Amino acid sequence: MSREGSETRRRILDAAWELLEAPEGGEVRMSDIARAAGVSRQAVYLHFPTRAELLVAVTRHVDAVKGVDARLAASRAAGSGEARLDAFVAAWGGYIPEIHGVARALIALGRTDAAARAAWEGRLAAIREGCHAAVAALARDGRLAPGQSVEEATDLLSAILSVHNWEHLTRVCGWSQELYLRRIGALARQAMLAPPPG
Amino acid sequence: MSREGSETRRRILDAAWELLEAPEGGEVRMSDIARAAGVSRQAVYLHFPTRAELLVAVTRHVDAVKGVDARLAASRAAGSGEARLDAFVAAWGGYIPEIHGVARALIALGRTDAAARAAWEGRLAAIREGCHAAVAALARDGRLAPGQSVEEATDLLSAILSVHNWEHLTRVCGWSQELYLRRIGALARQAMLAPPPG
DNA sequence: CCGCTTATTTGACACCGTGTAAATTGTCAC
DNA sequence: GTGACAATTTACACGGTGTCAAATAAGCGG
Repeated sequence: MSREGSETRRRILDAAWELLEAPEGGEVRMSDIARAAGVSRQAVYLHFPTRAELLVAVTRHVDAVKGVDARLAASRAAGSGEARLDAFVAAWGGYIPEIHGVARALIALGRTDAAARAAWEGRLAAIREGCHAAVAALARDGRLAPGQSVEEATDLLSAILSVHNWEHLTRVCGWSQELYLRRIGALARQAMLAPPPG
Repeated sequence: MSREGSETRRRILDAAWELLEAPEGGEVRMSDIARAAGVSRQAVYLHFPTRAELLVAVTRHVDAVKGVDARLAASRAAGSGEARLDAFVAAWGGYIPEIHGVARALIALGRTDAAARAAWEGRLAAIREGCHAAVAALARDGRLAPGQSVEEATDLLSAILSVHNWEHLTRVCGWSQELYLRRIGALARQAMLAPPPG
């Protein structure tokens, strides 16, 4: 698999990324990626044994370049649970459009490939953990909407913030990113937040 | 394509249905369907020229057997917009688990096949129309939550009621169908319903 | 310049799933 | 029987993934 920091390897990752994130990135073949990277198809297999491992590497590459960790961690700095909720929704909701193409491909491949499925589930777990942190902070503040456990609220919030919902609202319904953030932020507050005491 | 009411045709449809709705119905091939129907692979192609047309026929078959139209239309009988909303959420939310496997396959195929995509979009349009009817009734009653147009509310409700959210909450998070209906019903009310006047 | 190593290319091929085609058997109606 | 039809068997074309082996560059120490 050659060494980690190979120039060709990086070119392949960037080419795959660009193709997947392109407007019509529905059917990206290994040969497409090779051609876009200016490399032979076999060179791709030289660096990534399977299509699944390539896609997983692309998501890691994108995360590293975009700095997801730092952006999502920022929501942890907020003081109140309410502020945490808003910050996390804004951070993740704002991140989705930047990784949508790659995420889409990974989800699709996950239906048949175990490695891709595991990679996407890891992603989901990270999101869920962010949701959990916000919900737990709300509960600590006594501001979690009644009638639901912390677990249930976490599940529901992670569903609200799913990539599929973003895709449906912005792609199918034609919402702008700004409208999406506003309405989903409001929905999350309605579902999670109890009215202020007193 | 043989005549409509052929016995073999029905057997193929039932076999495909059963396979798609099975717990591990992720990878259903034409040969699987043929074997399950007790028929040669070519006999399947004799009745359904492509995999996409077979899947589309299966969804129609399921709809006919389950009587989806009647069940969704029942929500129209409700008097108030509020009752309409509850009835529609219960009707569609209760229908999802019965068609989940077929819907899943149709969505997946739609990523590459135009016919399958069109069929699923038709389905989406029907759901959206049900959402629109409920939201319009709410607006007529002056009970639509402020700060959103009828169109936006319809979009949001159709997103909340998406198959993906059902799949995430019940399959990934392990919610029971009963819990799903209760929490999603509550979420829909929070998002759509203004507090009663006076 | 030689020989060694490593990255890449080229071309061929196996596998699998979809879809097509042709020849064959069985079964009814008339 | 003859004709029409349903279904079977066998074979093959195509596209996409993944494998393999041999040929070609490019780097570097001697």
